[in-house]
This record gives sequence, structure tokens and C-alpha cells, in this order.
Amino acid sequence: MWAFVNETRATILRQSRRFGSSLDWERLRFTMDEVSATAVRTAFTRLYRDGLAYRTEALANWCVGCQTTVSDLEVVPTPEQGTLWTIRYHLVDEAGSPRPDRTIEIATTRPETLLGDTAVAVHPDDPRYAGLPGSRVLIPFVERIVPLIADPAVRPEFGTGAVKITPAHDPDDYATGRRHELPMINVFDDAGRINENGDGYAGLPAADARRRILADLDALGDLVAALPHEMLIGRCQRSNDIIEPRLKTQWFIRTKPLAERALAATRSGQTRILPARFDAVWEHWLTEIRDWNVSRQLWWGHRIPAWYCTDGHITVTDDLAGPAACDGCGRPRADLRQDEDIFDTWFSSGLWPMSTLGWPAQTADLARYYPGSVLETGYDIIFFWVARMMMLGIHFMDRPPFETVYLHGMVRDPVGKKMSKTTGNVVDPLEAIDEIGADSLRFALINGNSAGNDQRLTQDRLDTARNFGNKLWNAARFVLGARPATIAADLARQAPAPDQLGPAERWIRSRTAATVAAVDRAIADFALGEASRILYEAIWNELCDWGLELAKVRLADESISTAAREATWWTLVEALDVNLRLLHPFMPFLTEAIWTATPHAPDDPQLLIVADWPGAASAERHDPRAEADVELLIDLVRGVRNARSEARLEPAAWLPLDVLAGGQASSAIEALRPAVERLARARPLTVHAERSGLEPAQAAGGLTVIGSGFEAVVGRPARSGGRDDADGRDRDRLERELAAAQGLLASSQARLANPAFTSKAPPAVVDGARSRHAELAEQVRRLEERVRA
RNA sequence: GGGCGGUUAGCUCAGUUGGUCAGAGCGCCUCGUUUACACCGAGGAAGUCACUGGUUCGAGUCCAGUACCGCCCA
Repeated sequence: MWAFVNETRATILRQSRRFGSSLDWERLRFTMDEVSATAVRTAFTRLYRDGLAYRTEALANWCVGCQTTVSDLEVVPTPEQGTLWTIRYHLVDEAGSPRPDRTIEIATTRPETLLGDTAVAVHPDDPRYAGLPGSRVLIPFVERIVPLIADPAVRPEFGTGAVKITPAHDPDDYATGRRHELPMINVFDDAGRINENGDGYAGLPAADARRRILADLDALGDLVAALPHEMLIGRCQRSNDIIEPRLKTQWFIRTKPLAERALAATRSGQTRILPARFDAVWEHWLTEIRDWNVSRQLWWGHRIPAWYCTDGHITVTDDLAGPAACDGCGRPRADLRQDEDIFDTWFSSGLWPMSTLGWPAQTADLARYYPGSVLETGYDIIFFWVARMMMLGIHFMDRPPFETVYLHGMVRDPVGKKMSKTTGNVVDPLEAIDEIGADSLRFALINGNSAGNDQRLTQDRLDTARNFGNKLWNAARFVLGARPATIAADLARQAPAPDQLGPAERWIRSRTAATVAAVDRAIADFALGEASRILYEAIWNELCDWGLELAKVRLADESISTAAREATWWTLVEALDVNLRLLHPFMPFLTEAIWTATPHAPDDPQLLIVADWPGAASAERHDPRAEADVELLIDLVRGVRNARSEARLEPAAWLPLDVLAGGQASSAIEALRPAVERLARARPLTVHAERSGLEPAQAAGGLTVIGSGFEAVVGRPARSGGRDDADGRDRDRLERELAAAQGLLASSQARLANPAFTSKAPPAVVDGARSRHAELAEQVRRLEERVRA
């Protein structure tokens, strides 16, 4: 057994390590460790003394395959096609003799259990059976005379409306039996065969007994009908064997008082469950909770520390050496017999938040780390584990074990099926990591996901994550390789000189600060998928697509000062540094590797994993002006690229660009002139303050680009003549743009024309709509002009 | 039977206080080997946000109901 444990443990640890789990490995624990044994014994002993653990004979779920009882949670109701038999029972007279003329037909799906019948029941208001309750019925074969009772739990519409009652083998019948104080007769043995109470059928497996009994009933003429019947069969979650409810003497935990405190903790907010919708599940389950059967007839586990003497006294002790004598009569240890059973594994698991910290000893660890802040686990384990940790933690520590319970969904296979070893659709983490890397697997799992929802793990997702890692790696390679020769390779990271920053640099810093704020907010909300998406976009679409491209222009610009080029580079290093810190929890290996190669500030640690999280300092870098300037550049560049592409002009050609722009737009373009030139492949670039400046280029057949705050004309290549259809395509493009803009303008018009909108909507929204409207109107005007020209 | 979740572009999925929210990745179409990256770059096409009604100036987003899929509990 320990060999198996060690092997499994090694696998789990290897997976965790390779997956990059950042854990305190010194605190590694296994529920069978000795520390845990003490905790288990102590907990049980205290529960017993508090009257919360008791031993009784009650109906338990018996798994023939596993040879143990299991908890209600481990019984899976499975729809199966069965048969509903109608059987005729004979009533008896006062002398106990059967009366052939008086019979009652009962319906059952399990005829073999009639050997354990101790009553027949009908609904008290069922007119068909009026007057019958109080009479007596003969159970065939075992020749037992049992009462015919009335009980409101009987469903008149089921079968004949009369049912046999087998309290030892059915939960409903058990309840009925308790209400009517019926005898409970167990007719099965541990192997699922009929026992000595089954008279002539003793020794037969249940299925055989059923066949024999049906045949015998038929021979007597008392098998009335057999109809197909869809029913729920309880099957063992572990072995899939049919669960046989049986009477067993077991230890139970009285859960009501424990559950109440667990509920109080979530209701008061002392512990919060995320996503909040699981509150309802939690409430329902803990409200309806039944006592917890903790006895298991397995040989591997924590043995129940209860001893019995021949008089039936019970001695429970947390002393690992066992009791010295019987608590009840003082009989010596030698006369005591320890309970054969062990505890349900969830009993020791339920103590986890305490036992791992040394409880019951009042250790420093316990004082320091209990309660923990967040428990993160799958929603399928809320009852099994979360509820038990909460109940036991609160009972023993007076405080719930965690402040937040964060529940995630299941990872499913590409077609949405639950991964299972028997289906063979499991993704082996180690294989996936070998193939694609731990960071990719981590990122894929986090990225496409929202809280508490299941997700499919597909190759696409893994590829996307890997490509992202590759993108970042190459971006970092570029940044590190672009270091100006004037900066020593081993120089400590320094902030870029503020007076050397251009709009592009200020834009990067501003956007990076925004990323920090957005990621912080998402993480605070436990929106981890959202956080990863923010980083994906920030790194790929902002830093790489524009930040690096803009920086390239300056870094290569010999006409600006060395100090300016250095500032640009330090800006990139800073942006990289911040993004690496933010991304580290998601992709620890890659970010650590890159960061190691990146210049560090003097007070930085050696490793990223212990480096500070980007803080408030970055928030001060918010720069609306720079953002507006670069947004204008992006609009302009995109517009030009679009026009050129739609007209199918030679991509590599350098074409003249005339831009009409005033005020801030004009100075933004001037400040970013080399960038606009290079990114729009525009040369010469001329900025005009007057509309007439565009006329020559337009007259020469240039492509018009209209954006918000500017209008531009891309010069046509000189040699385009003959069968070139660029004119037509360009006109098509402008007409499409015009149609789209007119559509937007019309709806904007309609909205503003509605007095209810202008009077009731918040002023900020109305103002926004108005300026948007003005912008659209301006664009439409310009487009119309061009289309008509 | 009760409860919950889902239904958004061909596919897989985001969209957290109702107002630039109609998005992303992949796929698809057209280009492209400008010294970070073809695991890439530029451009493009593509959705009556399941359906019906309601609340609201305004609904993918809130409410009610319906249909289908899935899960949990009995």
C-alpha cells in the first residue's frame, strides 16, 4: 500500500512542480501522516464527548464490490430500465389463517426483498383500500404475518397504490418502519446473498433469488403482472456496483449543529463563496443535510478509536496507545475490542486546514496561518470537502478555515466530455507540458475561462497560449538586443529621463499604467481569465504592435540625441519589466527566464518570483495627451494602410501623403513624423493647415482617408496607368465607408432627436452622443465631398 | 419534482454594476521574406447576441415566460 502511495505521491508532486506550482514544499502533508492521525483521534474523541458522534444501527449504503458502506454523496442515482411487478398477498383472519377470498395486490420493483417485509402499506385516504388498514397480511415463503398499515408517504398513483414495506433495505421503507415501529429484518449478507432469514432462498445471490421467487409466486398464481418500469438505481460512484441499503451498526456525526454554524459563517460574510451563485447550492445542501456516516469497512485508513467491552460499553479515546480500561465497567484493556472500521477519508480531509498546521497542538503555525485566506477548488467538491472543512474547522477552531472559497469549473475534453481515465480522454499534464510547456498549459487553462464555468481544453487554446509565449519571448529578444551602444550591458535599470520622452514613450508608460490598474482590478475580483486577457492584449496589441514599432523608429533615428534614444530604450525596458511582473503568475517560467536577462533596478531581488508587484507609482504615468496623440497616429496609419490595401497598391512603395490637420492633431503628427512616415510608408509627408493643401493630390487621383480630426490623401504611384482599376476600387471603398457612416449618423440623429433621451439620460452620455454626432456629421460631409468629386 | 448554468461570427468562447459592447482566438479571403517574431506582419469578409413579451429615453446586459443542451439536488 505504501508503495502505491509513494508512487502516486511522487507523480502528483512531479506534476505540481513541473506545472510551476509555487508552494511551500516543506509543509507537504499526507492525510495518513502521523500528525494527521493525532488530529483525527482528537477530533473524533471531542465530537464523541460533545455528543456529536454516536454509534447506532441504521440504514447504510452498502457496496458489495467495495465491501464497505459509503456516504449518501457517493451513491449515484442511475436511470435504468427495470420491471414493476404486481404481487398478490393474502390477508389472514383473526386466527392467522390465509383467506383465499381476501387479497391485496402490491407493486414492487424488488420482489426478492419480500423475504424481509414487515408490513404492507396504503395511503390513508385511498378509497380502494378503505377499511383495510388494521388487517393482517401473510408474507409468502417466510410465512410471516405482518400488519397492513396506512401511511401518507405511500403514493396512491404508483402501481396498485399498495406497497410492501422492507425497512431493512429501502430508505423510504426504513422511515416508514421507524414511524410505525416495525421490525427490521435484514435478508442479505455482505456478499449480496440471501442470508439465513431468507429460509429456503438462503445462499442465493440476489438476482437468482429474484428469479426463483418470481417463479414460485407464479406457480402459486400470485404473480399478477410484470410491466417495464423506468427507475433510478443507486450505484457506487467508485465501483459502479449497485448499492444495497442495509442495516449496519455505524458511527455517525450529528451534522445539524455543525451545518448551522457553517451556514452562519457564509450568511454573515465571514466566509464568502465565489461565484456567489453557489451560495444557493451551499444553503440547500447544508439545510437538508443528514447525519454523516463515517464508518468504512476498508482496511486502509485511520482506524476508529472506539473500543467495546463484552457488556457493550463504549470507550473512545484520543490516546494513541488506546484505553487502559473500559470507561463503563473498568474491564481491563485485554477484554476490550477495538472497532474494526476506519474513518471515511473525508473525515481526515475535513480536518486538513488544521491538521496540516499541527492541530491539536497550539502551534505557532496554527496561530499564524489559520484561518487561511482563499480556498480554491472545483465546484464538484463543495459538499465532499469544502462543507466538511467548514463544519469541522468552525467546530474546533471557532472560526471558519477560509475567508474566501473560490470555485472553478471542470476542465473537459475538446468535445465537452468530462475527462475520465476509463474514457481515455484525459490530458496528462506531464505530456502536455513536454509538448507545449507548462506556461502554455497554465495560460490556456486560465485564459479562456470565466469563474465557475466548465471549459474545454483544446489544441487551439494551447497553440494560442504557446504563440503568445513565443511572441513575448521574441519581443523581449528585440528589446534586449536593441540596447543603444551607449548603455553598458550590465547597467542597472533606470527610469527613462522624463525630459527626453516623446509622445510614443509617454504613451507606452500611460498604457502600461492602465494595464497595471486593469489587471489589479481583475485579480481583486477573482476574474483571472479576464486578467490574462488584459495582459494578452496589452502585450500583443499595444506593446508589440505599436510600442515596439514606434520605438524602432526612434532607436534608429540618428538625428535625435543619444539621450533621447536612451530614454526610448529605458522606456521599453520598463514596460517589459512591468508586464513581466504582471504576467508572472500566469506564465512563471517564461517570465522568470526573460526577467533574469533584463536589467534590474538596484533594489530588485535576484528572481522575479519574489519581486514586487507593480504598484501605485505606475498610476501616476497616466497621460491622456500622449494617448490621444498616439491614437491619432494609429488611426492615420491604419487609414492609409487600409486605403492602399483596398486599392491594391504596391505594399512596398513609398507614396506621398498629404494630411489636413489642425491644432493638436497637427502637432501630434509633427511630433511623431518619422513614425508616421515609416509605419504608413509615406514619403514625403506634408501636413497642411488649409483644405486647399489637399487639392493638388486629390486632383491627381490620390486616395482619400478620412478619420476623426484629420483628412489625408495618399498619392498614387506615378506609373499606374493602363488597365489599373485602382480608381474604381478606391471609389468603392469610399462609398462603403460613406454608407456605413451615414447609417451611424442616422441612428445618432434619431437618438438625439428624441426629447426623452436628452432630458432623461445623464448629461455625460448626452454630451458624448452629441460630440460623436458632430464627428460623424463631419466625416459624412467629407466622404460625400470625395464621392461626388 | 426542485435548483443552477448555458444558448453571442463557420468553430471554441469572453462580455462584473443597462449608454463606443457587438468582441477575442482559431478558421476563412487578399497581400507581404522592411534586421524581434511566418508559433509572424498588413488589410478584409463574417453575428436579428436562442425565441416571445415586458421595464426603460436606451437591453446581449434587468424582469417574466417558452424551447433546446448540460449540471446539481431529491
